[in-house]
Amino acid sequence: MPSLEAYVTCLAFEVGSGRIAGVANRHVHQQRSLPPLIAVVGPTAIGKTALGIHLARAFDGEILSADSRQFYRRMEIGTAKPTREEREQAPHHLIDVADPDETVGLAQFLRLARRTLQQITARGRLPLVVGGTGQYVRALLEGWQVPEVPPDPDLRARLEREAEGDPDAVWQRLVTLDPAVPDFIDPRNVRRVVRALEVSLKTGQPFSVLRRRTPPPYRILRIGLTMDREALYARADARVDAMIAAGLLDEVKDLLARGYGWELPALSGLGYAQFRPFFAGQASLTDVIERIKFDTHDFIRRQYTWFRLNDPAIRWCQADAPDLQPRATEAVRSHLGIPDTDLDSA
RNA sequence: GCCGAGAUAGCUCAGUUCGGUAGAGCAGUGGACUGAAAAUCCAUGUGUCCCGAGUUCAAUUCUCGGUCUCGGCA
Repeated sequence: MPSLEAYVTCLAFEVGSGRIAGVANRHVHQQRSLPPLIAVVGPTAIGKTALGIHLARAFDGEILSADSRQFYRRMEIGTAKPTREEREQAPHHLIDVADPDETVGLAQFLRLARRTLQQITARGRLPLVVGGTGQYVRALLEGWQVPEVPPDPDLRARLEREAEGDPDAVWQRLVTLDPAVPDFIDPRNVRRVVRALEVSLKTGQPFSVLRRRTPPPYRILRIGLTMDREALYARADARVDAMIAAGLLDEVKDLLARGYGWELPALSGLGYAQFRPFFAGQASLTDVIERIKFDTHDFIRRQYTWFRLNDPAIRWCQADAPDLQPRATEAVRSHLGIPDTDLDSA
C-alpha cells in the first residue's frame, strides 16, 4: 500500500509545517536567507515533466533536468525528453548538451548543474530540479563531493581483464588500499570495484575517505510523485507503446546509421539497449517491446530506492490525484513564503 | 467420433529413472550505489503437482475412470 502511505505523508507535512517556525529561531533565519530550490522527483512515467512545467510557469521558474539520458542529442523518443512545445513553456537546462558518443557522468552533471543553479538564482528566478536519475538528484541535493579522478579507459580495461581471470586478486588489491571498501561495495560488482581501485590508485588515497558531502546553499523543497505500482506499470507500458508508435525504431536505426555503437553509455539506456538482439536477428519487435516494458518496471523499482516513500525530506503526493497541481502549487507557495493574495492578483 | 500428446509457481516448462508432497527461466518483490547510474551488482520461489477412485505405511509420481487443452485422422 505505498500509495496510501504516501498520501498520508503528504497530509502530515501540510499539518506539520507550522511547527518549524517554533524551533531554533537563529537556525530558521539562517535558512531563510538561503535562496529556494524546488525538486520534483519520482519514478519514470509518473508525470514529473508536466508538473515541473506547471510549477515553472506558476512561479517564474526554470527547469534543470536531472536525467542522465536526456543529455544526449538525437535521442528524443526513447528518453521521453520534453517536447519542443513543452520546452517553449519554460526554460529547460541540461537537455541536448552532448552527442551520443560523449559520456556525461556524475561529476560533469554536478559541475553543470551547480553552475546552472547559481545562474538561475542570480537571475532572480526559481530553480526547479526535475528528474528521475536518483544518483544525480541525490548527489546534487545532498552536495556530494565526487573525487576528482576522471575515468581512465585503459586502466579500466586492464583491471577488468584482470578481474575476469582472478576476481579475488583484484578485490584483495582494493581492500589493501582501502580497508573500508567492503562496507559499501560488493566484491562481485566488478564495475564498482574497478572504479574504486581506479580512484585509489590515481590519488594514493582510499576511495572511502574521498566520498564527502557539503550541503548545497539552498532551501530545498522536495516534491515526490508516486502512484499505485500496478497503475504506474500500466502507465509506463502505455508510454512504451506510444514510443513505438512515435517511431522509436527509426530513431534507433538513425543512431546506428550514424555510427553510434551499442557499447556507448548513451545507447545503454531503456528503449535503446533492448533493440540490440533485434538488430542481431535474435528477437522480434514484439520481444523488444516486452523487454523494454519489463526493464522499465525494474527501473521504477530501483528508482524507489533513491526516492523512498518513508523519506521525511520528501513531500510525497499522489500523481494521479485530481488536485495534484493545486496541492503542489500550494506546497511551493508556502515554501517560498508567498501569501495567497500575491498569487491570486498575479 | 477415433488415434496420439499433454494437464506441475502469475507465464513457459523441467522433474520425481527404482513412489517418501517439487525446481529452472521469465515475471513479481526487497536492497546496494560518490566520474558508465535508464549502468552495474546482490537477495528473494508453499504451488489443491487437473479431478475422483484404487493399490500402498506413504501417490504429484503406479493403475483405472473422468474432465479439459493441443495436434493428427475422420
